Amino acid sequence: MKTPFSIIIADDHAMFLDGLTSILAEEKSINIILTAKTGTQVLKYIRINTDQKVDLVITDINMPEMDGVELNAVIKEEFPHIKTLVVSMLEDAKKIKTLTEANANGYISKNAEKTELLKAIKSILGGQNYFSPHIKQILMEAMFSAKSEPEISLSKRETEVLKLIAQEYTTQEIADQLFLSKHTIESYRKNLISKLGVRNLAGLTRYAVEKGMLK
Amino acid sequence: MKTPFSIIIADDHAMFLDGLTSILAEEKSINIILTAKTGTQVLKYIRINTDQKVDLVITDINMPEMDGVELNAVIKEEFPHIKTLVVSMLEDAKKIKTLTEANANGYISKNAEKTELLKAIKSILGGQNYFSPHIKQILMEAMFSAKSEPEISLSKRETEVLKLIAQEYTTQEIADQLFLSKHTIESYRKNLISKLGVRNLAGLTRYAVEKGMLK
DNA sequence: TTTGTTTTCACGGAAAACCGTGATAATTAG
DNA sequence: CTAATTATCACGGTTTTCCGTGAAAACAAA
Repeated sequence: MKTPFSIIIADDHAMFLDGLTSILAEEKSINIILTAKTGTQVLKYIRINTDQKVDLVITDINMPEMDGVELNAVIKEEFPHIKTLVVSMLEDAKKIKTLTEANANGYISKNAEKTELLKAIKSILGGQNYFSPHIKQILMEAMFSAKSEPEISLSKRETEVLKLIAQEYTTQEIADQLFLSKHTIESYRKNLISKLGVRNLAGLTRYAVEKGMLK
Repeated sequence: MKTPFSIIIADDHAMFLDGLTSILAEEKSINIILTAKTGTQVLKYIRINTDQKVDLVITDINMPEMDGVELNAVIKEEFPHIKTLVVSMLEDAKKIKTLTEANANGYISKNAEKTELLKAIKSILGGQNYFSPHIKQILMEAMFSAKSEPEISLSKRETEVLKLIAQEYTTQEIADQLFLSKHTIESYRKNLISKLGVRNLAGLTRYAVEKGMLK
Protein backbone atom coordinates (compact mmCIF):
# COMPACT_ATOMS: atom_id res chain seq x y z
CA MET A 1 0.00 0.00 0.00
CA LYS A 2 1.25 3.41 -0.96
CA THR A 3 1.69 6.11 1.63
CA PRO A 4 -0.93 8.78 1.23
CA PHE A 5 -0.06 12.22 -0.12
CA SER A 6 0.44 14.92 2.48
CA ILE A 7 -1.26 18.16 1.72
CA ILE A 8 -1.74 21.56 3.31
CA ILE A 9 -4.74 23.83 2.73
CA ALA A 10 -4.73 27.59 3.25
CA ASP A 11 -7.76 29.85 3.06
CA ASP A 12 -8.82 32.73 5.26
CA HIS A 13 -12.48 31.77 5.09
CA ALA A 14 -13.00 29.15 7.73
CA MET A 15 -16.10 27.80 6.11
CA PHE A 16 -14.38 27.21 2.83
CA LEU A 17 -11.48 25.62 4.62
CA ASP A 18 -13.81 23.28 6.46
CA GLY A 19 -15.64 22.48 3.27
CA LEU A 20 -12.51 21.67 1.35
CA THR A 21 -11.27 19.58 4.22
CA SER A 22 -14.52 17.63 4.25
CA ILE A 23 -14.30 16.99 0.55
CA LEU A 24 -10.73 15.78 0.67
CA ALA A 25 -11.18 13.79 3.85
CA GLU A 26 -13.17 11.33 1.78
CA GLU A 27 -10.15 10.59 -0.35
CA LYS A 28 -8.10 7.81 1.17
CA SER A 29 -5.00 8.68 -0.79
CA ILE A 30 -4.92 12.15 0.70
CA ASN A 31 -3.78 13.10 4.14
CA ILE A 32 -4.43 16.65 5.26
CA ILE A 33 -1.62 17.57 7.59
CA LEU A 34 -2.47 21.23 8.13
CA THR A 35 -5.17 23.79 7.49
CA ALA A 36 -4.24 27.44 7.86
CA LYS A 37 -5.77 30.87 7.51
CA THR A 38 -2.74 32.76 6.31
CA GLY A 39 0.30 32.14 4.19
CA THR A 40 2.61 32.90 7.08
CA GLN A 41 1.11 30.05 9.09
CA VAL A 42 1.83 27.65 6.28
CA LEU A 43 5.39 28.83 5.88
CA LYS A 44 6.04 28.64 9.57
CA TYR A 45 4.87 25.05 9.63
CA ILE A 46 6.89 23.96 6.63
CA ARG A 47 10.02 25.65 7.88
CA ILE A 48 9.83 24.07 11.29
CA ASN A 49 8.75 20.57 10.26
CA THR A 50 11.39 20.03 7.64
CA ASP A 51 11.34 16.31 8.30
CA GLN A 52 7.63 16.14 7.52
CA LYS A 53 6.89 15.25 3.93
CA VAL A 54 4.69 17.83 2.18
CA ASP A 55 3.48 17.03 -1.31
CA LEU A 56 1.01 19.77 -2.09
CA VAL A 57 -0.11 23.14 -0.80
CA ILE A 58 -3.58 24.27 -1.84
CA THR A 59 -3.94 27.98 -1.31
CA ASP A 60 -6.46 30.74 -1.81
CA ILE A 61 -5.24 33.91 -3.50
CA ASN A 62 -6.86 36.41 -1.20
CA MET A 63 -5.58 36.11 2.32
CA PRO A 64 -4.47 38.60 4.93
CA GLU A 65 -0.80 38.92 5.90
CA MET A 66 0.55 36.89 3.03
CA ASP A 67 -1.55 36.14 -0.02
CA GLY A 68 -1.46 33.09 -2.23
CA VAL A 69 0.74 34.63 -4.89
CA GLU A 70 3.42 35.50 -2.39
CA LEU A 71 3.10 32.18 -0.60
CA ASN A 72 3.53 30.35 -3.87
CA ALA A 73 6.65 32.35 -4.70
CA VAL A 74 8.27 31.67 -1.35
CA ILE A 75 7.47 27.97 -1.44
CA LYS A 76 8.87 27.59 -4.95
CA GLU A 77 11.96 29.46 -3.82
CA GLU A 78 12.62 27.56 -0.62
CA PHE A 79 10.99 24.21 -1.25
CA PRO A 80 10.86 23.64 -4.99
CA HIS A 81 9.78 20.03 -4.56
CA ILE A 82 6.46 21.05 -2.97
CA LYS A 83 3.65 21.33 -5.49
CA THR A 84 1.19 24.21 -5.34
CA LEU A 85 -2.40 24.57 -6.41
CA VAL A 86 -3.92 28.02 -6.26
CA VAL A 87 -7.64 28.42 -5.85
CA SER A 88 -9.35 31.74 -6.33
CA MET A 89 -12.65 33.50 -6.31
CA LEU A 90 -11.79 35.84 -9.12
CA GLU A 91 -10.35 35.01 -12.45
CA ASP A 92 -7.74 37.70 -12.45
CA ALA A 93 -5.63 37.44 -15.57
CA LYS A 94 -2.71 39.36 -14.11
CA LYS A 95 -2.48 37.18 -11.03
CA ILE A 96 -2.70 34.03 -13.08
CA LYS A 97 0.12 35.29 -15.25
CA THR A 98 2.24 36.06 -12.21
CA LEU A 99 1.53 32.59 -10.88
CA THR A 100 2.50 30.78 -14.05
CA GLU A 101 5.68 32.78 -14.06
CA ALA A 102 6.31 31.79 -10.46
CA ASN A 103 5.84 28.16 -11.44
CA ALA A 104 2.64 27.40 -9.61
CA ASN A 105 1.52 23.90 -10.61
CA GLY A 106 -2.10 24.68 -11.00
CA TYR A 107 -4.83 27.25 -10.81
CA ILE A 108 -8.55 26.68 -10.56
CA SER A 109 -11.46 28.93 -9.76
CA LYS A 110 -13.82 28.42 -6.88
CA ASN A 111 -16.43 28.01 -9.54
CA ALA A 112 -14.88 24.66 -10.32
CA GLU A 113 -16.80 21.52 -9.51
CA LYS A 114 -15.59 19.02 -6.97
CA THR A 115 -14.65 16.68 -9.80
CA GLU A 116 -12.45 19.29 -11.40
CA LEU A 117 -10.77 19.99 -8.09
CA LEU A 118 -9.94 16.33 -7.66
CA LYS A 119 -8.78 16.10 -11.25
CA ALA A 120 -6.45 19.03 -10.67
CA ILE A 121 -5.06 17.57 -7.47
CA LYS A 122 -4.46 14.20 -9.04
CA SER A 123 -2.80 15.68 -12.09
CA ILE A 124 -0.46 17.73 -9.98
CA LEU A 125 0.39 14.92 -7.61
CA GLY A 126 1.00 12.80 -10.67
CA GLY A 127 3.56 15.29 -11.88
CA GLN A 128 1.52 17.29 -14.35
CA ASN A 129 0.48 20.90 -14.05
CA TYR A 130 -3.18 21.73 -14.19
CA PHE A 131 -4.75 24.89 -15.56
CA SER A 132 -8.36 24.52 -16.52
CA PRO A 133 -9.41 25.25 -20.10
CA HIS A 134 -11.39 28.22 -18.85
CA ILE A 135 -8.34 29.68 -17.15
CA LYS A 136 -6.19 29.10 -20.22
CA GLN A 137 -8.66 31.05 -22.26
CA ILE A 138 -8.58 33.99 -19.85
CA LEU A 139 -4.81 33.94 -20.02
CA MET A 140 -4.87 34.11 -23.78
CA GLU A 141 -7.32 36.97 -23.79
CA ALA A 142 -5.17 38.82 -21.29
CA MET A 143 -2.17 38.48 -23.55
CA PHE A 144 -3.96 40.37 -26.27
CA SER A 145 -5.86 42.93 -24.28
CA ALA A 146 -2.79 43.67 -22.18
CA LYS A 147 -1.15 45.24 -25.17
CA SER A 148 -3.81 47.91 -25.44
CA GLU A 149 -3.02 49.10 -21.92
CA PRO A 150 0.68 49.90 -21.70
CA GLU A 151 0.48 49.14 -17.97
CA ILE A 152 2.07 51.95 -16.05
CA SER A 153 4.24 50.58 -13.28
CA LEU A 154 4.97 52.60 -10.19
CA SER A 155 7.82 52.00 -7.82
CA LYS A 156 7.26 51.41 -4.12
CA ARG A 157 8.10 54.95 -3.19
CA GLU A 158 5.98 56.37 -5.96
CA THR A 159 3.04 54.31 -4.79
CA GLU A 160 3.61 55.38 -1.21
CA VAL A 161 3.77 59.05 -2.11
CA LEU A 162 0.77 58.82 -4.42
CA LYS A 163 -1.33 57.30 -1.68
CA LEU A 164 -0.48 60.12 0.69
CA ILE A 165 -1.14 62.73 -1.96
CA ALA A 166 -4.55 61.27 -2.60
CA GLN A 167 -5.20 61.31 1.13
CA GLU A 168 -5.06 65.09 1.16
CA TYR A 169 -1.60 65.49 2.60
CA THR A 170 0.45 68.41 1.30
CA THR A 171 3.92 68.05 -0.09
CA GLN A 172 5.44 69.39 3.11
CA GLU A 173 3.42 67.04 5.29
CA ILE A 174 4.41 64.03 3.23
CA ALA A 175 8.05 65.07 3.37
CA ASP A 176 7.86 65.29 7.17
CA GLN A 177 6.09 61.98 7.43
CA LEU A 178 8.65 60.13 5.31
CA PHE A 179 11.66 62.07 6.59
CA LEU A 180 12.48 63.35 3.13
CA SER A 181 13.06 66.75 1.64
CA LYS A 182 10.04 68.52 0.27
CA HIS A 183 11.97 68.79 -2.99
CA THR A 184 12.00 65.03 -3.22
CA ILE A 185 8.28 64.81 -2.84
CA GLU A 186 7.88 67.53 -5.42
CA SER A 187 9.91 65.44 -7.82
CA TYR A 188 7.63 62.48 -7.25
CA ARG A 189 4.63 64.67 -7.83
CA LYS A 190 5.99 65.82 -11.15
CA ASN A 191 6.98 62.36 -12.23
CA LEU A 192 3.64 60.94 -11.25
CA ILE A 193 1.79 63.63 -13.14
CA SER A 194 3.72 63.01 -16.34
CA LYS A 195 3.89 59.26 -15.87
CA LEU A 196 0.16 58.89 -15.35
CA GLY A 197 -0.69 61.43 -18.00
CA VAL A 198 -2.77 63.65 -15.76
CA ARG A 199 -2.84 67.37 -15.24
CA ASN A 200 -2.93 67.91 -11.53
CA LEU A 201 -3.77 66.69 -8.04
CA ALA A 202 -7.29 65.81 -9.11
CA GLY A 203 -5.94 63.45 -11.76
CA LEU A 204 -3.53 61.84 -9.33
CA THR A 205 -6.29 61.34 -6.82
CA ARG A 206 -8.63 59.83 -9.36
CA TYR A 207 -5.96 57.42 -10.46
CA ALA A 208 -5.31 56.33 -6.90
CA VAL A 209 -8.97 55.88 -6.06
CA GLU A 210 -9.82 54.08 -9.27
CA LYS A 211 -6.93 51.68 -8.88
CA GLY A 212 -8.08 50.96 -5.35
CA MET A 213 -4.82 52.09 -3.83
CA LEU A 214 -6.39 53.66 -0.77
CA LYS A 215 -7.56 52.09 2.49
CA MET B 1 -37.17 8.70 15.20
CA LYS B 2 -37.68 12.23 14.00
CA THR B 3 -37.77 12.99 10.32
CA PRO B 4 -34.65 14.88 9.29
CA PHE B 5 -34.77 18.54 8.39
CA SER B 6 -34.91 19.31 4.67
CA ILE B 7 -32.58 22.00 3.56
CA ILE B 8 -31.57 23.72 0.33
CA ILE B 9 -28.19 25.29 -0.31
CA ALA B 10 -27.52 28.01 -2.89
CA ASP B 11 -24.11 29.36 -3.85
CA ASP B 12 -22.66 30.16 -7.24
CA HIS B 13 -19.23 28.82 -6.31
CA ALA B 14 -19.35 25.12 -6.91
CA MET B 15 -16.47 24.39 -4.61
CA PHE B 16 -18.08 26.15 -1.72
CA LEU B 17 -21.33 24.39 -2.45
CA ASP B 18 -19.59 21.02 -2.45
CA GLY B 19 -17.76 21.90 0.72
CA LEU B 20 -20.87 22.94 2.55
CA THR B 21 -22.64 19.83 1.34
CA SER B 22 -19.82 17.66 2.65
CA ILE B 23 -19.95 19.33 6.02
CA LEU B 24 -23.69 18.97 6.37
CA ALA B 25 -23.78 15.47 4.95
CA GLU B 26 -22.18 14.33 8.20
CA GLU B 27 -25.18 15.50 10.14
CA LYS B 28 -27.79 12.81 10.35
CA SER B 29 -30.58 15.19 11.26
CA ILE B 30 -30.05 17.11 8.05
CA ASN B 31 -31.20 16.11 4.64
CA ILE B 32 -29.97 18.18 1.72
CA ILE B 33 -32.68 18.09 -0.88
CA LEU B 34 -31.19 20.55 -3.37
CA THR B 35 -28.03 22.46 -4.14
CA ALA B 36 -28.29 25.34 -6.59
CA LYS B 37 -26.12 27.99 -8.17
CA THR B 38 -28.68 30.73 -8.48
CA GLY B 39 -31.63 32.03 -6.59
CA THR B 40 -33.93 31.39 -9.51
CA GLN B 41 -33.11 27.68 -9.45
CA VAL B 42 -34.10 27.52 -5.80
CA LEU B 43 -37.36 29.36 -6.38
CA LYS B 44 -38.22 27.19 -9.34
CA TYR B 45 -37.75 24.07 -7.25
CA ILE B 46 -39.78 25.30 -4.31
CA ARG B 47 -42.61 26.51 -6.50
CA ILE B 48 -42.90 23.25 -8.36
CA ASN B 49 -42.43 20.85 -5.47
CA THR B 50 -44.97 22.41 -3.19
CA ASP B 51 -45.65 19.05 -1.58
CA GLN B 52 -41.99 18.68 -0.62
CA LYS B 53 -41.25 19.91 2.88
CA VAL B 54 -38.51 22.56 2.98
CA ASP B 55 -37.27 23.71 6.37
CA LEU B 56 -34.30 25.89 5.58
CA VAL B 57 -32.64 27.63 2.68
CA ILE B 58 -28.98 28.49 3.10
CA THR B 59 -27.96 31.08 0.56
CA ASP B 60 -24.96 33.11 -0.44
CA ILE B 61 -25.45 36.84 -0.96
CA ASN B 62 -23.55 37.19 -4.19
CA MET B 63 -25.04 35.17 -6.96
CA PRO B 64 -25.80 35.87 -10.60
CA GLU B 65 -29.39 36.24 -11.83
CA MET B 66 -30.93 36.53 -8.39
CA ASP B 67 -28.86 37.27 -5.34
CA GLY B 68 -29.37 36.14 -1.78
CA VAL B 69 -31.08 39.29 -0.63
CA GLU B 70 -33.70 39.06 -3.32
CA LEU B 71 -34.12 35.32 -2.89
CA ASN B 72 -34.69 35.81 0.81
CA ALA B 73 -37.31 38.47 0.16
CA VAL B 74 -39.25 36.31 -2.28
CA ILE B 75 -39.14 33.25 -0.04
CA LYS B 76 -40.40 35.21 2.93
CA GLU B 77 -43.15 36.62 0.78
CA GLU B 78 -44.34 33.39 -0.82
CA PHE B 79 -43.32 30.77 1.73
CA PRO B 80 -43.08 32.46 5.11
CA HIS B 81 -42.71 29.12 6.90
CA ILE B 82 -39.35 28.42 5.23
CA LYS B 83 -36.40 29.58 7.31
CA THR B 84 -33.46 31.33 5.68
CA LEU B 85 -29.81 31.59 6.59
CA VAL B 86 -27.68 33.97 4.58
CA VAL B 87 -23.96 33.37 4.24
CA SER B 88 -21.66 36.00 2.86
CA MET B 89 -18.08 36.78 2.03
CA LEU B 90 -18.34 40.42 2.94
CA GLU B 91 -19.70 41.92 6.07
CA ASP B 92 -21.73 44.58 4.41
CA ALA B 93 -23.70 46.53 6.98
CA LYS B 94 -26.27 47.77 4.49
CA LYS B 95 -27.08 44.32 3.17
CA ILE B 96 -27.33 42.90 6.66
CA LYS B 97 -29.75 45.65 7.53
CA THR B 98 -31.85 44.94 4.47
CA LEU B 99 -31.87 41.28 5.39
CA THR B 100 -33.02 41.80 8.95
CA GLU B 101 -35.76 44.02 7.62
CA ALA B 102 -36.75 41.28 5.18
CA ASN B 103 -36.93 38.84 8.09
CA ALA B 104 -34.02 36.60 7.26
CA ASN B 105 -33.55 34.17 10.13
CA GLY B 106 -29.81 34.36 10.24
CA TYR B 107 -26.67 35.80 8.79
CA ILE B 108 -23.13 34.53 9.13
CA SER B 109 -19.90 35.32 7.40
CA LYS B 110 -17.85 32.81 5.47
CA ASN B 111 -15.20 33.55 8.02
CA ALA B 112 -17.30 31.61 10.49
CA GLU B 113 -16.05 28.29 11.76
CA LYS B 114 -17.87 25.07 11.03
CA THR B 115 -19.09 25.00 14.63
CA GLU B 116 -20.65 28.41 14.29
CA LEU B 117 -22.35 27.36 11.10
CA LEU B 118 -23.87 24.34 12.78
CA LYS B 119 -24.87 26.43 15.75
CA ALA B 120 -26.62 28.87 13.45
CA ILE B 121 -28.44 26.12 11.59
CA LYS B 122 -29.58 24.42 14.78
CA SER B 123 -30.74 27.69 16.30
CA ILE B 124 -32.77 28.53 13.27
CA LEU B 125 -34.29 25.07 12.89
CA GLY B 126 -35.11 25.25 16.58
CA GLY B 127 -37.07 28.39 15.96
CA GLN B 128 -34.55 31.03 16.97
CA ASN B 129 -32.90 33.56 14.73
CA TYR B 130 -29.14 33.63 14.58
CA PHE B 131 -26.94 36.63 14.01
CA SER B 132 -23.41 36.20 15.23
CA PRO B 133 -22.05 38.64 17.82
CA HIS B 134 -19.66 39.97 15.24
CA ILE B 135 -22.46 40.69 12.81
CA LYS B 136 -24.51 42.32 15.53
CA GLN B 137 -21.63 44.63 16.27
CA ILE B 138 -21.31 45.63 12.65
CA LEU B 139 -25.02 46.34 12.59
CA MET B 140 -24.77 48.53 15.65
CA GLU B 141 -21.86 50.47 14.22
CA ALA B 142 -23.78 51.00 11.03
CA MET B 143 -26.69 52.42 12.99
CA PHE B 144 -24.49 55.05 14.55
CA SER B 145 -22.31 55.89 11.64
CA ALA B 146 -25.39 56.22 9.49
CA LYS B 147 -26.71 58.91 11.76
CA SER B 148 -23.39 60.69 12.06
CA GLU B 149 -23.38 61.10 8.32
CA PRO B 150 -26.30 63.42 7.79
CA GLU B 151 -26.19 62.88 4.06
CA ILE B 152 -24.68 65.97 2.53
CA SER B 153 -26.83 67.38 -0.23
CA LEU B 154 -25.31 69.38 -3.03
CA SER B 155 -27.15 71.78 -5.28
CA LYS B 156 -27.17 71.39 -9.05
CA ARG B 157 -24.49 73.97 -9.58
CA GLU B 158 -22.35 72.59 -6.80
CA THR B 159 -22.53 69.15 -8.34
CA GLU B 160 -21.71 70.53 -11.76
CA VAL B 161 -18.69 72.43 -10.49
CA LEU B 162 -17.48 69.53 -8.38
CA LYS B 163 -17.55 67.22 -11.37
CA LEU B 164 -15.43 69.61 -13.40
CA ILE B 165 -13.01 70.12 -10.53
CA ALA B 166 -12.56 66.37 -10.24
CA GLN B 167 -11.96 66.23 -13.97
CA GLU B 168 -8.80 68.25 -13.62
CA TYR B 169 -10.13 71.58 -14.81
CA THR B 170 -8.77 74.69 -13.12
CA THR B 171 -10.97 77.33 -11.60
CA GLN B 172 -10.40 79.62 -14.57
CA GLU B 173 -11.27 76.93 -17.08
CA ILE B 174 -14.45 76.04 -15.27
CA ALA B 175 -15.43 79.71 -15.13
CA ASP B 176 -14.95 80.04 -18.89
CA GLN B 177 -16.87 76.88 -19.56
CA LEU B 178 -19.86 77.92 -17.50
CA PHE B 179 -19.67 81.61 -18.41
CA LEU B 180 -19.19 82.63 -14.81
CA SER B 181 -16.65 84.71 -12.98
CA LYS B 182 -13.68 82.85 -11.58
CA HIS B 183 -14.61 84.31 -8.23
CA THR B 184 -17.85 82.43 -8.38
CA ILE B 185 -16.10 79.15 -8.97
CA GLU B 186 -13.74 79.93 -6.15
CA SER B 187 -16.71 80.37 -3.87
CA TYR B 188 -18.03 76.97 -4.86
CA ARG B 189 -14.65 75.45 -4.22
CA LYS B 190 -14.57 76.85 -0.72
CA ASN B 191 -18.10 75.85 0.05
CA LEU B 192 -17.53 72.36 -1.24
CA ILE B 193 -14.40 71.95 0.82
CA SER B 194 -16.10 72.97 4.04
CA LYS B 195 -19.37 71.27 3.21
CA LEU B 196 -17.74 67.95 2.46
CA GLY B 197 -15.27 68.25 5.30
CA VAL B 198 -12.20 67.77 3.18
CA ARG B 199 -8.93 69.64 3.04
CA ASN B 200 -8.22 70.20 -0.62
CA LEU B 201 -8.63 69.21 -4.24
CA ALA B 202 -7.66 65.64 -3.47
CA GLY B 203 -10.51 65.35 -1.00
CA LEU B 204 -12.98 66.85 -3.44
CA THR B 205 -11.85 64.47 -6.14
CA ARG B 206 -12.09 61.45 -3.89
CA TYR B 207 -15.59 62.42 -2.89
CA ALA B 208 -16.65 62.77 -6.51
CA VAL B 209 -15.11 59.48 -7.57
CA GLU B 210 -16.37 57.53 -4.60
CA LYS B 211 -19.90 58.83 -5.06
CA GLY B 212 -19.71 57.83 -8.70
CA MET B 213 -20.35 61.35 -9.91
CA LEU B 214 -18.03 61.08 -12.88
CA LYS B 215 -18.54 59.46 -16.26
C1' DT C 1 -44.14 87.73 3.42
C1' DT C 2 -40.32 86.73 5.93
C1' DT C 3 -36.85 83.27 6.05
C1' DG C 4 -33.58 80.22 4.04
C1' DT C 5 -31.09 78.47 0.07
C1' DT C 6 -28.92 79.02 -4.13
C1' DT C 7 -26.41 81.51 -7.37
C1' DT C 8 -23.66 84.99 -8.41
C1' DC C 9 -19.63 88.26 -7.73
C1' DA C 10 -15.30 90.72 -5.39
C1' DC C 11 -10.45 91.46 -3.15
C1' DG C 12 -6.03 90.42 -1.03
C1' DG C 13 -2.77 87.62 0.98
C1' DA C 14 -0.72 83.15 2.20
C1' DA C 15 0.11 78.59 0.98
C1' DA C 16 0.60 75.09 -2.07
C1' DA C 17 1.01 73.18 -6.49
C1' DC C 18 3.08 73.17 -10.91
C1' DC C 19 7.09 73.66 -14.25
C1' DG C 20 11.79 73.48 -16.04
C1' DT C 21 16.10 72.01 -15.43
C1' DG C 22 19.07 70.07 -13.34
C1' DA C 23 22.33 66.56 -10.23
C1' DT C 24 24.16 62.57 -7.28
C1' DA C 25 23.92 58.16 -5.03
C1' DA C 26 21.94 53.58 -4.56
C1' DT C 27 19.91 49.70 -6.34
C1' DT C 28 18.56 46.44 -9.78
C1' DA C 29 18.56 44.06 -14.08
C1' DG C 30 20.68 42.30 -18.03
C1' DC D 1 30.13 44.71 -14.75
C1' DT D 2 27.67 48.08 -17.21
C1' DA D 3 23.08 50.12 -18.12
C1' DA D 4 18.78 51.36 -16.47
C1' DT D 5 15.88 52.46 -12.93
C1' DT D 6 14.96 54.29 -8.53
C1' DA D 7 15.54 57.38 -4.79
C1' DT D 8 17.15 61.37 -3.26
C1' DC D 9 17.91 66.58 -3.29
C1' DA D 10 17.96 71.73 -5.14
C1' DC D 11 16.18 76.38 -6.92
C1' DG D 12 13.56 79.99 -9.00
C1' DG D 13 9.55 81.35 -11.21
C1' DT D 14 4.58 81.01 -12.43
C1' DT D 15 0.09 79.47 -11.66
C1' DT D 16 -3.38 77.79 -8.89
C1' DT D 17 -5.43 76.80 -4.79
C1' DC D 18 -6.77 78.00 -0.28
C1' DC D 19 -8.60 81.25 3.27
C1' DG D 20 -11.17 85.13 5.27
C1' DT D 21 -14.61 88.25 4.75
C1' DG D 22 -17.88 90.05 2.38
C1' DA D 23 -22.46 90.92 -0.26
C1' DA D 24 -26.41 91.28 -3.67
C1' DA D 25 -29.99 89.17 -6.40
C1' DA D 26 -33.05 85.22 -7.52
C1' DC D 27 -35.81 81.79 -5.92
C1' DA D 28 -38.23 78.52 -3.03
C1' DA D 29 -40.38 77.31 1.13
C1' DA D 30 -42.90 78.24 5.36
